[in-house]
Amino acid sequence: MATIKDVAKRAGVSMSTASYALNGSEKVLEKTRKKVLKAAKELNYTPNYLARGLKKNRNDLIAFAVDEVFGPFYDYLLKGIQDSASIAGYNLVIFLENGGGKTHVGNFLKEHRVDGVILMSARIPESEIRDIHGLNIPMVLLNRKLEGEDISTVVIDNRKGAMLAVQHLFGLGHRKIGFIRGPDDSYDARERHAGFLDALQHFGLAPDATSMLQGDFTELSGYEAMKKSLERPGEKPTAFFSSNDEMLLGALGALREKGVRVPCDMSLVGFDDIKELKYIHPAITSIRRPMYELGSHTAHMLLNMIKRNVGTGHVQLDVRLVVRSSTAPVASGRESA
Amino acid sequence: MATIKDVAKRAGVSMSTASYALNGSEKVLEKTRKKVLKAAKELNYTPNYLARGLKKNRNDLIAFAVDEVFGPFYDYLLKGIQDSASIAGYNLVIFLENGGGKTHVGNFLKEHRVDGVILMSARIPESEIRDIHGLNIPMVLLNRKLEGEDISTVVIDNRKGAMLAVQHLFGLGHRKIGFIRGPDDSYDARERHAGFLDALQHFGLAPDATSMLQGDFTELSGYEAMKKSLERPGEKPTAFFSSNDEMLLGALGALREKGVRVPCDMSLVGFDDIKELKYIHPAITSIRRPMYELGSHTAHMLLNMIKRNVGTGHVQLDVRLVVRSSTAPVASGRESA
DNA sequence: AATTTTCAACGAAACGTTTCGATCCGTTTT
DNA sequence: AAAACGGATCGAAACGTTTCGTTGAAAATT
Repeated sequence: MATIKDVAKRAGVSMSTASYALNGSEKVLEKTRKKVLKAAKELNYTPNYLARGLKKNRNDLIAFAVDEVFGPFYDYLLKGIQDSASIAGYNLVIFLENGGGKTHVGNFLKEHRVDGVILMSARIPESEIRDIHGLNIPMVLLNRKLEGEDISTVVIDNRKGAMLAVQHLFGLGHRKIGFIRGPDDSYDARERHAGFLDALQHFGLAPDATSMLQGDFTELSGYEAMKKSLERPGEKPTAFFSSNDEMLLGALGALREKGVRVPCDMSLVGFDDIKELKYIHPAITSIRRPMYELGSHTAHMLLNMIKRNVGTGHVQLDVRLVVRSSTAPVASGRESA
Repeated sequence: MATIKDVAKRAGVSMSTASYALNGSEKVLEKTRKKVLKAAKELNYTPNYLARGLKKNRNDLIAFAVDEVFGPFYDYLLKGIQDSASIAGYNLVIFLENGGGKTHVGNFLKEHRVDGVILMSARIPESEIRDIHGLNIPMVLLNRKLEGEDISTVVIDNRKGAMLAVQHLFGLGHRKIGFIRGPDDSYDARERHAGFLDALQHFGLAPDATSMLQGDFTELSGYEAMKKSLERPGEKPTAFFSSNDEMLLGALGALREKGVRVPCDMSLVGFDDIKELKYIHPAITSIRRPMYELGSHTAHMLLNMIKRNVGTGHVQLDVRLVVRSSTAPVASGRESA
């Protein structure tokens, strides 16, 4: 590997001049620059980023931490981040956190001098986030929030999503609407839950404890929650809204087993609009999040913090309802007063 | 950030002794090591990998290049790689290649001194692979091969997959079996095609040009190929084998539109066993690849090359048939002689 | 013509490590 | 008791950059 020393020698200048020339400083004569650039090309020179990083104390590297279970369609989010980062000349290091003890990303940040970090993983404990924040590395939280610290965040409007879902069901005549909750350690889950309760209140509906199911965002948990619910006596809701799509798929399985027909006996609305939904019969109505934009907004915000020293900020992106065939007007005669 | 100099000063030793102590060299007295470690802990010292990398000319970094369209279930593959890498103390830098001009990974490799690289992206042109190989960085090709160069590869047994699919259909009585080809620039697609032809021959079946459809691995291409095929006159196959699942899903859509019932009128076998398959009605029979193992084998091979200087090697992993409800015995009366 | 100014190019220090020899001191050998 | 040895510690160079302060020569000013 050719070093800048070799380039300088070949061009007949000093190392420092070579460095200035290569970095486009105006201090150097155009003629000299040409010479240096020519020599660099001939030697196939590429700067050693380790050395440069050591000197300049930056790395052109952005870290991105996500949960190991990365899920179907986060591709777009990743692409949104990567596109923005790479246009700005930054590389992306991705960490899949498995939630066991200490985090990969934390270690990396301490050892390598990374220029910025995006945390999305719900598995990174708050204490670790505070630690990382203490390293003074520009940081954006994606799909999470952390009280009491001045950290940039990018989230989607989970509450509005819940509102849209309930509104849609209400418009179809549903008055008894059940909910499948996600795990409380997830920011998304908490917001969607709160949004659901708000929406009920807004439409003058009473929350009903027996039709609040608890899951953990996995398909299995949705299946089991719904199964147990169906086995309990008492009047059933005419519709369910689920905090995410995976649980809804599980619930759908349980409904099928019991012979409950969707959408005639039961309407269903999910959240996330994962890809699978349209292959299912019936295709599932869900709340769609703008994944690519989520990624690119996040990266932009981070890059502004890194390059232009912009302070912390908060972005909330909109969601929309995608209506498919898992929702229908409530069956006449079953509608509550 | 505390440096090793600070640690040395606090421990009352020289920098070199501190370095030896921290790196577990036997040259240093146990008592001294204790002192140094204590000082390091008190100062919350972490080594600067840029400086270390500069000196030792390594980085503890592995690059992984994949296609931007990363697809549903490559999660497991990624996890396989990441697990192995992180156990060995390496970090993973992931590049999503978008196929436009020069590659992200190529640039990164030249600038940062990465210890090893895994290339999976089908979008990296062969010339670029040769370039990268020329950098003398340990390298493994995943799901690709490159003739004429001594490069390690990890692939799955695509031909066997095709054979299993045909064997299954043959066993159900199918004698006229169609094929949906993938794009010829994909190694997987070429192998599966070759495997399909081999299998036909093995069972004494004649390939039939009119039932060989061409797609490009996308769902849309499968839809269009099948649609066109159905509009052509002539006897139809009783079964189709598709080079990947996405195209099969598209084809299924076309069949539905024309009222062809699966599996009674037409049996279908896909390849990859993507997650969506089990949500579809009918659930699709497919060839499953061991994704996690694919990832972990690849990482292990690379790490052996890096750490133990092991030479190039080639691994081929097995596949298996997952039978679901898209395949059925050929309808009596329709079976060809 | 002598002095100052300008500006391209240079030399050397610095970033934080690792590591090769050198040094020092206590122990063994003669 | 002197010499040789061994082992722990140290000093300094090196990795490949960037960048500050300096140099030297040409250009501008007097």
